Amino acid sequence: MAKPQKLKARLPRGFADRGPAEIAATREMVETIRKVYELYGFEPVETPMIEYTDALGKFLPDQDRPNEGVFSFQDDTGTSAIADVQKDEQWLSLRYDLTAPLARYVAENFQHLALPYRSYRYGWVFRNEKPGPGRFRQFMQFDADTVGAASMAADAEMCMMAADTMEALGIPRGQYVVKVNNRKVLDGVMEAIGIGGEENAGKRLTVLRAIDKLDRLGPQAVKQLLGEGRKDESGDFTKGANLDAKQIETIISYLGVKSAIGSTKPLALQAASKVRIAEWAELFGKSESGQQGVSELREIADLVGASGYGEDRIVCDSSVVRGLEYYTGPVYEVELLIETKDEKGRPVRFGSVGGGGRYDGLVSRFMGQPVPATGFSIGVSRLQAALTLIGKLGAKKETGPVVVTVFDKDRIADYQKMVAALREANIRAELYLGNPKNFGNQLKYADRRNAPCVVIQGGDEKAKGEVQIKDLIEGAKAAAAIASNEEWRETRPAQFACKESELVEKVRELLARHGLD
RNA sequence: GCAGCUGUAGCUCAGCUUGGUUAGAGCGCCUGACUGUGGAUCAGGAGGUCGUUGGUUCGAGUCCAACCAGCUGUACCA
Repeated sequence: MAKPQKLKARLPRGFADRGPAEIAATREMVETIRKVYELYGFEPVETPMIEYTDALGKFLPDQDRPNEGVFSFQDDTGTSAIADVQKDEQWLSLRYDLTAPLARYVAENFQHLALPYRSYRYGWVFRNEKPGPGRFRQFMQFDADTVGAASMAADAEMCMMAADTMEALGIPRGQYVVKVNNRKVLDGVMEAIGIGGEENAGKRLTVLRAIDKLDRLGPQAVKQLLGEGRKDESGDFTKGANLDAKQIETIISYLGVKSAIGSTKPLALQAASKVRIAEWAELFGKSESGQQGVSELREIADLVGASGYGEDRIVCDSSVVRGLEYYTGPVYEVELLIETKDEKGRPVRFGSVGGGGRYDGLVSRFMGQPVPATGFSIGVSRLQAALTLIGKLGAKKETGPVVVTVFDKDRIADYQKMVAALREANIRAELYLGNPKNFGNQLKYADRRNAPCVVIQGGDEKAKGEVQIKDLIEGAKAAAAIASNEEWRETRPAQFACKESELVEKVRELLARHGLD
């Protein structure tokens, strides 16, 4: 006999279902972050999850791989009002960050916005790439951006707000750090070693990628990547930038003491600007962007310093690179310093949970006039995973509703009335809607729902005008001391009777006793 | 993309080295002891194309190959 082909229920990889605990945790985090951003004066704005592909940046889908990195599809709804060539064919994409859509929004509504335009938004973004631990194809970001302000004060604010947000989320000072760098400084270094100019663009990318790996792989690996290349433990070979020894030496020296002596303690932003400016200035020589980058860094250092944000919160880290695409000035990254182990005992490094920077070119792509902008983004999903793992989130199970049990099938209306009375008093409550044949099952159900108590009214209680209230929280405690079923049934722990008219009041008292009101 | 590891019950896994009646365990689930009371205990029960296809063999969960899927690392990452 042919077996019916059952459809296999399965979640697409890189996506996650989320239960009540995770949803509650996200809601709590979002609310915390929102309050900090509001405090800094940002206002909310929301854009859709789908944009025209060309508005999102460099990822124009090509014929072979229209979905490389980004989920894309062609619009087939038709727009007959427009010319035929524009109809049916336009590429749409799910957004892969919140910055590009904001740039589109600002450009489209430029006249109506008060500049500098300061806004925040959060939502799901999508990346069509291989997922990994803590890396999903759908995840949540929470962004804040200031558009139309060239001042370094706007960048300094982003850094301070990042620090404030971490602390508001319960991460103690010292367990996170905001790391600042400047793309112009990186450009300056590369100019200094003679790989400026259009013809070296590819090489510069390789160099930036190598620098970006300093944290994860260490200075030795970075040296290899700047030179001929590196073979990792799996035997895979990564091609290097093929710089000569002197060029490599210059970059390593730029990366600073921490990599040269193997220390991981970053320099304080203040110290970096004061102590090393001479060194850097020499290094960059005539490189204008390098000098400008240093001066911008110093400006940010002065601003955050004046507001009392010391090196325990914001530091300079010459290895911070961020995205390769659109950043033009200061870049920042928030790193969790908390060390912990996963369930298999392996050490886990959370790394970056947020970042951002100045993207002076992104809005002006649409405009034909320069529009400076800077922004900061928190990886909510990633940060939530980290906070959950270190036990700062989602530890407690959500309390369920009060369950009113069905003793006599004929009297469901009576029970429903009790439920309504509880709800009237703003107490979460529900009628047992399953098969009431087996009374034990009703209690099992209430137990699994994590209900604080159940309400019971059988014939005996009904005759006396009473109801039984069974405290499941107290009962669970009592159960530990009881060995046999007989004893359990005789003592009936944590259960009491009350007048039917007192039901709401007694339940309210019970909830208050457990701190659930 | 590259490399390594892993696919056996709803879940976690044993069995594979050395091929041989009917493929096991724990947990979970269902039923009963207990027709008015959950989490304890005991007894019983259901649940498997052993990832797929092909090959070797008298005989394959076990050996071989290809493919598929998953995990881990690495590359890319706006």
